[in-house]
Amino acid sequence: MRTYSISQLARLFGLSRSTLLYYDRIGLLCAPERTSAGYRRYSQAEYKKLERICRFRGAGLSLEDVRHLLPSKETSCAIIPEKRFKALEEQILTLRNQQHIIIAMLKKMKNGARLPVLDKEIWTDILAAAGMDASAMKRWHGEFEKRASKAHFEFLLSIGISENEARQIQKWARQIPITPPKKS
Amino acid sequence: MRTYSISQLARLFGLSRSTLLYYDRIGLLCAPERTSAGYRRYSQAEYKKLERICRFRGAGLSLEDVRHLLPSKETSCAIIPEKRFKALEEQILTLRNQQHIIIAMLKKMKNGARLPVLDKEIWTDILAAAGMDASAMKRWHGEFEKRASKAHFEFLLSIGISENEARQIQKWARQIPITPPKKS
DNA sequence: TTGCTCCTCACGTCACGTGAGGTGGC
DNA sequence: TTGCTCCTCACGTCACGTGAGGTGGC
Repeated sequence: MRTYSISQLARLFGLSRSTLLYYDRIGLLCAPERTSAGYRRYSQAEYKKLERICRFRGAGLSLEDVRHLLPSKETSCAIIPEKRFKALEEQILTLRNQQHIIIAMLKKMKNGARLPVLDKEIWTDILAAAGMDASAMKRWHGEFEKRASKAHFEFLLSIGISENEARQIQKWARQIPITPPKKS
Repeated sequence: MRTYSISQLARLFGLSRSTLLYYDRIGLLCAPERTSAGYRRYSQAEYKKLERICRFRGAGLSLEDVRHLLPSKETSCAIIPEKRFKALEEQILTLRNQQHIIIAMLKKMKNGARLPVLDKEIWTDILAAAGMDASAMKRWHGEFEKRASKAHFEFLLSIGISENEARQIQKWARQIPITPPKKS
């Protein structure tokens, strides 16, 4: 069976040595044995475990969450990832909002070094250029709202529409009649 | 001239008292005078300054960045907000990626508690239901790429397309002929 | 006297990063 | 002997939050 030194294992996963030292210290991933000189030796089991840890970390889960998820068979315990998913929704909205605050700031600083940003006008231009007319756009809002309401809301914010206005649009979109099945 | 105690000022801006204590300690926003009992007294000048601090913080700028921006006339120094803007781009992509990792995780945990997420299929369904056919969608990609390439890329990632595939689509979209001006 | 606000330390947070000072292995 | 890797503390980070222990003002 292959074994690994701490730096070898770190390199394999693109981590730093101090990360693994830290994981050892907090008891998340301990070296099962030491050489006579006290060097950590990791085995295949730790390799596999670290693989899972990295997957969870890649999803942005905290080490505490990872600790709870590790012993699970990965079939249950959907609640932690789901919570994280919702937290991600909110974080993304926050960051988007920050972007729009910056855009407003830069606009006032008149040297309008145009940031490459998608706004309402550009978006409707794009749809129009692709051949959508006003009624098609209306249907588009209606369908978007019906099939993915949250994503619709998020999209509206992302093109610089305020939360209030976005909620208005959603309300309006919910009253748009459903597209009749295609005549074929 | 109106003055404020530390808690009054904090409440006005939705901050905590300890935040203002901290700003005082690091020299970002100091109380210009104290009462005989040593209580901090803030004046209008600090109110105005805190207003700006909150605006910058609302854009997610670090206190170090805020410190540099404060003395500026707000007309120059666009570089710090621009850097922040780009950092926000990247952060949003990272978080989106984390969302898709979670979606993949939950799918494997077969109890597919459907997350409300916009993916490729739903998106094309929406466009189709709004009346777009394949050639209109092609034009849409072409226009999106031409007018807001970065946003196009980000959008593709947001509906679960991999970075590589997204870049392929962008390449392809760049070869789509420009929509002729509307016949009117 | 009783609450309320204020004060100043000092320590905790999260996931590591960065030395300092020292040892093992080829 | 020379580099390289490894070891164990201990302290720093960022923007506060949370007590503890004490004082001022109505």
